[in-house]
Amino acid sequence: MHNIKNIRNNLDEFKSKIQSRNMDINIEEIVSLDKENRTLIQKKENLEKEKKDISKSKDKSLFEKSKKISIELDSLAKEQSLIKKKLDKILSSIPNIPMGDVPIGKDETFNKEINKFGSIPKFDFNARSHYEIGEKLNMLDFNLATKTTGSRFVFVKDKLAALERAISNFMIDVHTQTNGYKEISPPLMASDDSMYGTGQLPKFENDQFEVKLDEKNDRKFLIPTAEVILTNMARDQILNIKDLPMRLVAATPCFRKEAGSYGKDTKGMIRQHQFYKVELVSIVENDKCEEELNRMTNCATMILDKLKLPYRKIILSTGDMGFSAEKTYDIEVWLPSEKKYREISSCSSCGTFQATRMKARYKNKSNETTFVGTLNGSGLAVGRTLIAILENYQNSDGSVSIPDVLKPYMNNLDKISNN
RNA sequence: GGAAGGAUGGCUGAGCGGUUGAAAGCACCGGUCUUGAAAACCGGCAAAGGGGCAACUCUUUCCUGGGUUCGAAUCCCAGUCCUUCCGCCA
Repeated sequence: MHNIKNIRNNLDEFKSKIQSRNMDINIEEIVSLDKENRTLIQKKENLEKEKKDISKSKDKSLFEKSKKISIELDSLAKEQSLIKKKLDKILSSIPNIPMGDVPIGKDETFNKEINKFGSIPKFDFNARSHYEIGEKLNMLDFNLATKTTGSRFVFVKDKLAALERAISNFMIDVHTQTNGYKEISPPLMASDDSMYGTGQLPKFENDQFEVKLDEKNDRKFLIPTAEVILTNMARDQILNIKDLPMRLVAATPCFRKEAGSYGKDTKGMIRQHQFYKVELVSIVENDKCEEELNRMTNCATMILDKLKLPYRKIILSTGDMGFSAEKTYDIEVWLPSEKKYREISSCSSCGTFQATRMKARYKNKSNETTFVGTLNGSGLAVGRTLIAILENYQNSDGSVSIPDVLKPYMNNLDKISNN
């Protein structure tokens, strides 16, 4: 959510920054709504003052007048709130302003690679895809999921299910024991307000799974990422500066409709309606976002380093960033079957954008109440990590070796094979 | 699902029709004292919004939404959430 005052003072700059995000805004409408709103507020406040004075005076001769003012005030207040709602609706649909060093471009082709790490494995046989490997092992079953549930779901079975769990536990342990995150096991559903706070609503309602709790209008949403629920822990709060930074980690299932991605990644478990993800969230002093983003990105890549998986780090362009982000680094892991890098983590700073929406504040060094900075990143997507391990650690006989750091989590098993 | 109680500032907690934006304590910030710290003492300290270059000033807000009244944190109605007891249950 943008502060209308800031927009007012930097009209042209605001407009061009938003345009760089593939969005054309009607700045004139915003300006005129804002002006109208303020005029009405002034009128309203004058009447309120008059009314207040009368009631303070306790002068009975003025009581009739006060009644009349109430009536006038009533319609004025309705008019003003209507205008304000209209303005808020527009403002809440405008994405965050990118930071200065974010590459400008309309889509992902403008993303910039920053660097590559790890060595790409060389196979003396044709590298199989994760779903070929998994199905051959009888440990990934897409057909069964189609039967019980539908497309874009999967059964993970046997040793692969254990591996999935091991990955999750390993990541959580690294983040809690060496990276200073506090583990949270949160609700997997979020309220309207929470979804609005992190930016999923109102604009992206179609991507969310809605859950009806009763016949009335009480609804919840399955979380598309733990970011929603972890970040909203700070909603409607004024935090003490001593409590910052707040670093949280959770391993949760995530649910996404993936509307608009028909035909994309239909094979395999790259893109599912449900997947596990280990999520990192930081709530920080708002001038420490950039520093924290770098730290968080390193926490994510640390996992890939430990798993010895090859990856690269890229910075997303203005056109490819998420709605709430001001700067995003994606971490992409190498997939031998596709011979390319695929996203396995996305770390974003949202600045004060989400905090403004959810009124998450703290008292800064000068004792002023101000919005916190919020950041979120995957550390990492568990399903895709599983994929990366299957493909990068595959052997010619169809078995899959287990990365050293995961062996303690797998009863010291060396590799997963058919027998 | 039945029965009762509750929701007030960052926190605890008074107020229960009229300068109450709200006592008190804690926390926090500034100062005195101290070699330094603590303690003690003094002072400050809600948020959002409007107007003003500024000093400053005005409005709104005591869970939410209605209502009564010249005037509501305080009275009435509806809703949400929480706590305790009973029932049911992973």
